[in-house]
Amino acid sequence: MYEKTNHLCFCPLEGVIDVISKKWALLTINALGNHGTLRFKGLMKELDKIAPKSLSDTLKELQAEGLVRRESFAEIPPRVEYSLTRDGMQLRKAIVPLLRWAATRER
Amino acid sequence: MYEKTNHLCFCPLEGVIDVISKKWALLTINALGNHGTLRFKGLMKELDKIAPKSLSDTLKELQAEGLVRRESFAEIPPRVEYSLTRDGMQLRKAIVPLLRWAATRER
DNA sequence: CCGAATCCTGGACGATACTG
DNA sequence: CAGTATCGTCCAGGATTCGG
Repeated sequence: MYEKTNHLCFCPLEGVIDVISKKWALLTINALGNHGTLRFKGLMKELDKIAPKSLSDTLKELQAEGLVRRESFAEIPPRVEYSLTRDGMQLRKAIVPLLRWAATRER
Repeated sequence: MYEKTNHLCFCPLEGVIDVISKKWALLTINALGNHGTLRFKGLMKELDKIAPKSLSDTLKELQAEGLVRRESFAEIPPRVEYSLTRDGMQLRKAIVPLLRWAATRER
């Protein structure tokens, strides 16, 4: 159906689009990629004025997709750390060109 | 605010996110990149079961962003051709790694 | 016949308050 | 500190219909 010369079959994108097209997904991935590990509050700071619920939702979806790992420590006060999985890091690498392109757009 | 070593400041993304996070934007960019020039109906075929309105909206936004060029010919029957601008082509290049990553996800 | 406008609904997103 | 509960808003996106 699709030629396979220089063309990219985007069929597999179907499922992934729904992930990366979420408003905060790429930002979150990038933030975690930059810092390696972040706590909930840390992410709140990085993602300017994101609502707790939005962050919570985003993290849950990214976990479900196997892109983000969550580690919670049974301490007082509680501590939860988020980081990228191997898949997540690959995605992060894949979006670097996109980030660079965006950075040069000046808009 | 952000270190500039290996980190990527995602501030510029703000505006761009709104573009690429539209469900069909990247697919459309990619389809046009693959074919060079496509008509409305051609895009409809490429983008599996997209609603006409969704495509219309997407194309308008991409035009407004200067990523897609629209040429209409005063013929009978009417013909309208869409293609990528130079900016659009650069974006297309920037998302290739993302598409490849998506393609390997098998999900 | 091809391209686009209208109408409507679901879900993403946000604000705030609250709990373990 | 790390979220959840709840409510409300808004718009992307799908089905249908219109215009040239």
